[in-house]
Amino acid sequence: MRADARRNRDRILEAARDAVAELGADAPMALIARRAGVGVGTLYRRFPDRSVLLAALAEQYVHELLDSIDRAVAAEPDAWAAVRAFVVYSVEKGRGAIAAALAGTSAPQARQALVQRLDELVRQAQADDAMRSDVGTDDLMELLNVFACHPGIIPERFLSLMLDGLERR
Amino acid sequence: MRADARRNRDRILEAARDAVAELGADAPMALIARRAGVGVGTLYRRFPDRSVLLAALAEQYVHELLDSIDRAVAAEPDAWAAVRAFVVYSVEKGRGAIAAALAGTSAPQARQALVQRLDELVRQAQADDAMRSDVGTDDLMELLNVFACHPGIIPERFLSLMLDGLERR
DNA sequence: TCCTAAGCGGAATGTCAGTTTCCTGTTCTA
DNA sequence: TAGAACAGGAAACTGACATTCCGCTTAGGA
Repeated sequence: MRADARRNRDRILEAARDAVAELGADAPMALIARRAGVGVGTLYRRFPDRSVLLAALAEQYVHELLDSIDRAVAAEPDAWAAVRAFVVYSVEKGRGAIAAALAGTSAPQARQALVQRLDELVRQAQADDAMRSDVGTDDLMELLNVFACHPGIIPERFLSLMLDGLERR
Repeated sequence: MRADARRNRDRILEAARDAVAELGADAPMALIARRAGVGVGTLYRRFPDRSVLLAALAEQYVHELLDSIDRAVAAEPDAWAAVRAFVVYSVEKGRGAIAAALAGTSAPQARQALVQRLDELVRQAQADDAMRSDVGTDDLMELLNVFACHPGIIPERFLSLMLDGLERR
C-alpha cells in the first residue's frame, strides 16, 4: 500500500468516526470524504461500501474501550471504581452510533471480547457487594448505548445518577 | 364535519401516533395513511403538512400525561410516589418521538403546562426529602425523553434503576 | 328519493439527498 | 523515468418521500 494511500485511509477513518458520532450511522459518504479532505472516489476505493467502513470503525472503537478498561483496572484496584471509570470514559467518548453499530451486525467477535472483559469486572464488583446484582453486563452495555446515542443531551449528572442507581444500596 | 370524515381523522391520528412512536417524527406520510386505512389524499386534506399532524399528536400526548399526573396524585398522597408512578406511566406509554417533537417546536404552550404541573410534584418530593435535589423537572423531562426514545430496548428494571438513582440517599 | 357538497383514493409528478461509477489527470516508487 | 497505483470530482443513477390532482363515491339534508 502506497504511503499516500495509507495516509488517506487514516484520515477517512478519523473523519468517519467524527461524522458518525455526530450524524449517526448513515452520515453521508460524501460528507465523510469532504471532511477527510479526499474525493468520494478515494473513499470508495478503500471502503467498497458503508458496512465495511462501519465495521472498521467498530473494531477501532472496541480496541479503545478495551484499552480504557485496562487503564481503569490499573488505576483502580477496586472493581466497582474501575467499572465507574470505564463507564465515564465510554460515555464521554460518546461515539454513540458507532456503539450502536457494534450492537448490530458489524464486528460481532470484537464486541464479544469487550463484553467478556467487562463481565469479569462486573462480577467482581458484585461479589464485593458494591454493585447491584440484578443488573448484568449486557444491561450495562445497553445503558451505555442509550447514553451514547444522546450525545450532548445528557449532562454528566445523569451519569452519576445512573451510576448511583447501579450501586448497591 | 361529516361523520365519516371524523372517523377517518381519528384513525389517522391513531395510526400516526403508533407510526411516530415506532419510526420517529419522519415516519412516511404514506405509511401513516395506509395504516389508517385511508388514502394519502385524505391524510393531506386533514393535515396540510407534517408539522400540523405532529402538533396535533403532541397536544393529545400532553393531555394524556396531564391526566396521568392527576391519576397519580389521586392514588398516591405521597409526592415522590406520585412522581414514580408518573414516570412509569409515561415511559410505558413510550411515545418516544412524540415526546421529542414536544421538546421541539410544536405545541410549546402545551408542553409548558405539563412541565409546570410536574414541577409542583417534584418540588414537593424534594421538600419531603424523598428525592435528589440536584435534579430538576427539566432534567426529569430529558430523562424521560431518553427512555422514551428507546422503546423496547429498555427493560423495566432500568426504570427502577433510574428511579432509585433519583431517590435521596 | 334525489341532489350535491363534502369526502375519498391513489396514480402521477416533482424533489431531493445520497450512492456509485468512471474517466482524466497526478503521484509515488522501483 | 516508466508505469502502476492513486486521487478527484463531475455526472448518472437510485430510491424514498412529499404533495398535487382529478374522477369517482357517499353522507345526509330537503
